[in-house]
Formats: sequence, C-alpha cells, structure tokens
Amino acid sequence: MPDTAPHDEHGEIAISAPHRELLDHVLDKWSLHVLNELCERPNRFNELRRAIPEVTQKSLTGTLRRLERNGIVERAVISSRPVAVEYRITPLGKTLRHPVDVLLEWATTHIGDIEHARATFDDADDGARP
Amino acid sequence: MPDTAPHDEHGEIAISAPHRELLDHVLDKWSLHVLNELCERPNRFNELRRAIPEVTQKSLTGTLRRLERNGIVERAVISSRPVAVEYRITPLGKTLRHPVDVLLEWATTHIGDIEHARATFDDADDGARP
DNA sequence: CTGTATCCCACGCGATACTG
DNA sequence: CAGTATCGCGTGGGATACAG
Repeated sequence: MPDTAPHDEHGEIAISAPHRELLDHVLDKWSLHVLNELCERPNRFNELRRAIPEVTQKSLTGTLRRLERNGIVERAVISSRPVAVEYRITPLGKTLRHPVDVLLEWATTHIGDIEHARATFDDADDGARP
Repeated sequence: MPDTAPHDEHGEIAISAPHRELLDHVLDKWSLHVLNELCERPNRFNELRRAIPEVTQKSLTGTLRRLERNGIVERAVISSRPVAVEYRITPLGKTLRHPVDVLLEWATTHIGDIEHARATFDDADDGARP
C-alpha cells in the first residue's frame, strides 16, 4: 500500500516493527496502535479489533502476547458468560509512552524534510540512468 | 561504545528494523550503529565496517543508501587515488539523535523490568505445560 | 577501497479455517 | 467471544563472488 504514507487513517503514525535486537523484541507492527488504545482505557479483544480494523486476529493475538510477555500490558480473564478478557496497560507500559511520543513527534516534525530528501535523491537517480 | 546502552547478547544496541510504516522506512537493523559512529566524526566505508564488525558489506551499503536517501547522512566522494568515500551525518540526521537517545535511555532503564517480566511469563508458561 | 550481483533462508504477517 | 492451526508470500539480510 502506502509508501510515502506516514499516517494511518486516524492521523496516527507508526514506528518500528519486527526482527531481532532490543526494541524489536518489544514492539512489532501493531504495538503502537494497541498501546494508544490501551492508554486511554482497558479494552477487550474484539474492542481492539474494532478500534484497529486493519489488524488480523493472528497479528493482534501475537502483538498482545508479545506485549504481555514484556510486561507492557496485562491480560485479565473475567470469568463470566461467555468468557471475557480485558487488556490493560501496565505501569511499565506507561513509561514507554513518552519515549515513543518523542520519536513520533520527531517523525511528524521532519516527515517533510524526509520526503523532500527522498524526492531529491530519487530524481538524481533517475537523471543519472535514463 | 560511547552510549547509554541496552544490549542484546553481544553487548550491542539497536532498535527498529524493517518492514512498512514510517520509521521503518528510515531506520533498519544497523542504522543506529552507523549513526552513533557518524555522530562522532565522518567515516569512510571501511572505517564503518571496522567499527561495526558484525555488519556485512551488503547490509552496510543498504543502510547507508537508505540513510542517504532519507537525508540522514551525506555521501562525499573524494576523487583521490584510489577513490575514497566519506559519510557524514546531516543536520537532519542530528535531530534524530535526541529522540533515539530517549528511546535507548528508556530501554536501558527498563531492560531489567522487561527481562523480569519475560522470565515470569515464560515460567508461568513452563509450569502450565510440563 | 568501494561497492554490485546472486543465491538462499528465516521470519513477520496476512488469509483462511477451525475450536472451547 | 477469544482465541489456535496451517499455509504461503514478501522482504530483510547473511554468505559469497566479482568489479571499477
């Protein structure tokens, strides 16, 4: 889909993704969306799906497991009929918010510069090999 | 390594990596290592290789191209014999430093919490399926 | 010295189907 | 409702070889 598109449809931005190395072990493609939701209030599984329509079940499950394993979110099973599950952000998770926001803010501030740099670079490239 | 640094198994640092979404288009597996080097002084290609022994030629080239395309680093060809190339960080690149440091600092501060959370999570998992 | 060209594999993620 | 199971694909990136 979008290549030069830093925003999702809610005007949000995303960072980071998979693979090895430190924060890669903490964050994945959908982590920030989930974090954004859970920072505002606890959410049930399908609430999250509704809030982030593009995510698949599998990916959401994976994201939540990863965040849970890293102590960023909490999973609370509510024994009702039928079973309900509630996800909440932990204190540790809250401390992640600021660093991430700083990064996101940088991205927002400089996305124009970056796109300009890309255009310039790509143009030079085209001009060089017709 | 002049850094406040969370480590992987080899004592190194890193965030972010590949795939789609904004910063993924800016940073890859080795970007931070390169940035750290270039923040201190301009570097030649093989200087960077020596400074970051684990990176392959291909990956370093790719990282540098990506950072160059995004206006984070500059590539200066020095017409000498044999050809020399110098990489320097740009003003835009310097603005990336702070946000990244904030993230790295978070990671450093909370890596213990994360590891503890993981151990707890994994233990519960093991206990559940013997 | 500074790259480019291939080959190849691992893994993140989506699509789809099934379950308690 | 809240997942798990399977499959296949795209892509990052390591290894290796070659080139200006």
